[in-house]
Amino acid sequence: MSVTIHDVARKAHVSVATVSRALALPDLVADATRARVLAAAKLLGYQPNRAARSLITGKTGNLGIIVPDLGNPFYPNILKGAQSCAHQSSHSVLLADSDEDPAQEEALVRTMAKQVDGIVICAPFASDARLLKMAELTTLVLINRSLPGVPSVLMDIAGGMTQAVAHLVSLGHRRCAFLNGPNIAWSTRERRRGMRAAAATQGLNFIEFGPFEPKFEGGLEGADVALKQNVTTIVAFNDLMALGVLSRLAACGVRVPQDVSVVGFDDLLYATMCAPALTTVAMPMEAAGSAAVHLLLERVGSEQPERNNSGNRHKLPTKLIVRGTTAAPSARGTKVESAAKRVYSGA
Amino acid sequence: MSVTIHDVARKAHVSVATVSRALALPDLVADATRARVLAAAKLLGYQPNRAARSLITGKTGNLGIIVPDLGNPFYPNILKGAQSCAHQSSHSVLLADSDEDPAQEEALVRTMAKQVDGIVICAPFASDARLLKMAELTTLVLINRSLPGVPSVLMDIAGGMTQAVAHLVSLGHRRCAFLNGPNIAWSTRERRRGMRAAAATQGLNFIEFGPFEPKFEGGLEGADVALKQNVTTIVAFNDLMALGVLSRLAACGVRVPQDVSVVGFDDLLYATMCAPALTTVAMPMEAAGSAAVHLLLERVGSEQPERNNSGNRHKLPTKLIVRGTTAAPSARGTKVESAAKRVYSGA
DNA sequence: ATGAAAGCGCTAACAC
DNA sequence: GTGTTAGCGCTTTCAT
Repeated sequence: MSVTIHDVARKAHVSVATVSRALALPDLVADATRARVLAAAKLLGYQPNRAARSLITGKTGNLGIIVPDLGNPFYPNILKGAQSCAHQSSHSVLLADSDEDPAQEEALVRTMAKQVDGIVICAPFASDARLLKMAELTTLVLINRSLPGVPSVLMDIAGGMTQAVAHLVSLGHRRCAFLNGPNIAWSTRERRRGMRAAAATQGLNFIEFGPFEPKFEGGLEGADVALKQNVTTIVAFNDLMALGVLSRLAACGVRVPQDVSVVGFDDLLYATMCAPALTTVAMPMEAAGSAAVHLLLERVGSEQPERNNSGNRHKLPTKLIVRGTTAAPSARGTKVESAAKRVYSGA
Repeated sequence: MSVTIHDVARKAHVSVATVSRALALPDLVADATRARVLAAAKLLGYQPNRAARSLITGKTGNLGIIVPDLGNPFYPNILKGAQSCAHQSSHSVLLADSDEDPAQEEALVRTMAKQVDGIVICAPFASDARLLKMAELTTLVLINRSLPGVPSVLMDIAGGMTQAVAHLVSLGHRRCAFLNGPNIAWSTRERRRGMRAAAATQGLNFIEFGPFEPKFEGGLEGADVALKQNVTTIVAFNDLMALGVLSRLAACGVRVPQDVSVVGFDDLLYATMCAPALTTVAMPMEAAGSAAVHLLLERVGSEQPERNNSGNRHKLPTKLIVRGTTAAPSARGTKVESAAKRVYSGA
């Protein structure tokens, strides 16, 4: 069908072994020979058959990446980073979507395991135990999930939270609502912990609400609940939720940032596109994808099943991006109070 | 390393050939034997090595999909549809990002060609000639690009435009600005054609502007230009651009939809999340991804290089989603005029 | 209905 | 420095 190593060998008047070497270990063949082989290969447009190579080396040159939901705008940039990094190391990436289903996640790992050298799972939904089981099937790297024994790429959420709280406190906010994400999620626990620590350290008074769905709709709900408490600022679990908060606030006649400040997490593309633009803690998504692939490649390359733990956990820095949804609180909370009353008078 | 067909054969007391048959062509083996083989396979957790199979069958069970930019919110849902459809036919999908570079696109096809059964390219940037050349390397299916001889999945843009124009006309709009996307893009030509036809048919007076970058920034620019012309409505190339228009309009004190109506294209997630929510022509992105994979699998399955042309072009329906950015124009364009003057008085 | 055996294209010992 | 050769795990004739 296609041009094989034999064709190249014949054309270059050498054996197939020499062709193979000239391509893979150039130092082992004489310069003249190598030149001849390379010329022949290029002339014929030879591309090694990866299946054949894989059969013998045991490596596929493929990496798997599993995301919970391709429709969630949080993941594409992770994919972008992962894809780009993999490509640089001439690896291909197999994409799969688990539909936020732990069982599906495991099934995907099981299927993929045979055809990849390793798998990156983004924000896995599976339990620790299941994840550990999957880790036996192939080399695993996690993004946004910490699990002893499995290397992972995390983002410095606590650090981001500290920056956000510092920003709000410096603006003069004292009463803050914090909207939680789903209880099962690692990132919810992480944010909560960060919030508690930062608030305690910096003397911010805050009330927790939730869990809410980490989506626009969750923000709608969250805003309703928070409005009742007459807070001057709302910190949302993520940007999607913050966008929902913004929308509900606008609908209730609460002005942002004059009446209430809003802070999100992630720094999605949309954060810059709404009016006012969202103040948010930027997550290094592309970097995370890239770091995860790096980690994977590193482990795959050097056959070391158990490495020292220090290299197992990458924590990437986050950064507060101040935009238009945060400002000093107005002297008194009257506006918010009346708006909240208005909303709930009928309910 | 792993469990092979030999292990299963030994366990089931049959030859490897029988195992192979029991799994692939169940009718060719006796019921009892098949049962024994299946049991052994399951017991050992046997998973056929796809590389080995691929080597002999010539099929990889992989599909490639190339998008111009993973960071663009238009593509993830196409990926979702493609991935899900491929998965249903037990194919894997190899993802690549061309960075909107025609050369990269071609390079990716060349690299992928060997390890996939076919490739879907979304909104390709390469020229017709180059695309045709790529089509010789592997089975190709295009999304959002029409090219004689290469099967493609398109969206009914003209139909969507007709709906949008009908909506605007019925609202009473007579002066419309239409913001074009990049001139090279197939979808720009398609929209322009649709707009001209719909406007002519329905008697809408419109002015074309652009090309603009099909992003938020392009919308910022576009709004500036359109405002000068004192139109009552703006139709943007896509949602990203429409969001930019919205933002600039808000910044200029032009109220939407009271002063100016805005219509986008795509129906991105964000279209529902801005305030007011965007009226837009929804593109069936997930369906397109799925349709493209279907087409690919169909062609790959039945080795027919040249099929009758009728099956080569799928046009998917689009639908206008009316939300908050469109309304009847105010009696007089005064407001817009003064706002536009304000903006440009200094420039 | 089942088994034996010949490769698919490539790499990795092992010879020379 | 280069060639020969034995498989990698699987499917598929060809016998039986």
